[in-house]
Amino acid sequence: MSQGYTIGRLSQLSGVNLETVRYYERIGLLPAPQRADNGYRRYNDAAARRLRFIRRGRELGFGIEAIRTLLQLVDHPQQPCHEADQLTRSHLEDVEAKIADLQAMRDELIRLAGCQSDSAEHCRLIEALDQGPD
Amino acid sequence: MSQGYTIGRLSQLSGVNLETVRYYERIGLLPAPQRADNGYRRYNDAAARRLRFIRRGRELGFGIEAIRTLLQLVDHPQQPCHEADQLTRSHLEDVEAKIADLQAMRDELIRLAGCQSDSAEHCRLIEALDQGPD
DNA sequence: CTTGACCCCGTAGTTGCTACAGGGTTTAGC
DNA sequence: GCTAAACCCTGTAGCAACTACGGGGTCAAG
Repeated sequence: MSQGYTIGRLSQLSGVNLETVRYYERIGLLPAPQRADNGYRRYNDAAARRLRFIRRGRELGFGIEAIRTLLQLVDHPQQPCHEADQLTRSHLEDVEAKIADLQAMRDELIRLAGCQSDSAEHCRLIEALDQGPD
Repeated sequence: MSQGYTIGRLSQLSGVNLETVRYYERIGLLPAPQRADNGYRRYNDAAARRLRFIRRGRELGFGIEAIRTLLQLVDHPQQPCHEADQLTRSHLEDVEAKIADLQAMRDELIRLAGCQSDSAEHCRLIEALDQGPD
């Protein structure tokens, strides 16, 4: 057996689902690796690093296209990071908006939960949906 | 012109996108309405109420299947609302978990935003993704 | 009588995976 | 040497919940 990792091993090392690794390759996020004689993909440490980079970006909620941009910055480390910072700020705004939305949902759900009416007609939730505001 | 609303009017009244109305009909969430002689859909107030119900449910973050269940309770108002309350509580848990996830993202993004390095190599975000934890 | 705004249907695209189906290969144990 | 499990391959279809076509028919105003 030659050097490097199989896709399964890479999946373990990076914490990215094996099918997802192939998916990233298909969409051009992860470069296609070399192949062993039997056709199996052979990855090296650089690939593992890149994949962990992608995973961390996803965990921070960045979209695939944002990560593609960030990877280009990794590949051209001389460029200023203004673009990365723009992505971060704009994503931060999105995240904060989503938090606000969800908090409003949560408050409303708390208000509506715990109903024990024995007829749906007078259920707090059903009433709110049926005759609610707007 | 007979009575009732066209799909476009219903869309305005309910605040639901016109294409989405047809989609709800296709998946059986909104009953198929009567048709006028020209084949156009004709809605009544009951349909408008039902659609607003669906919209409010979606705004609270309920999934389509949950709303399907809630609509059945509307149609059988004698049943106790235990099931609705179960849906509410379980959905509330999901929402709270999502809020927690997003807050963790937000904190991290705030930490990483505002970088003004003139080389991506030393960009706070890029570094965090490249050499971060895990 | 034409122009624009509306309606119809069916299908494909979106995001980011995940899950097959239907194969081939390798490895560990006997 | 053989078999069974565990791995790998490709390509395609499914998920949620829409949204956006494409290619047509209809209707109301000027």
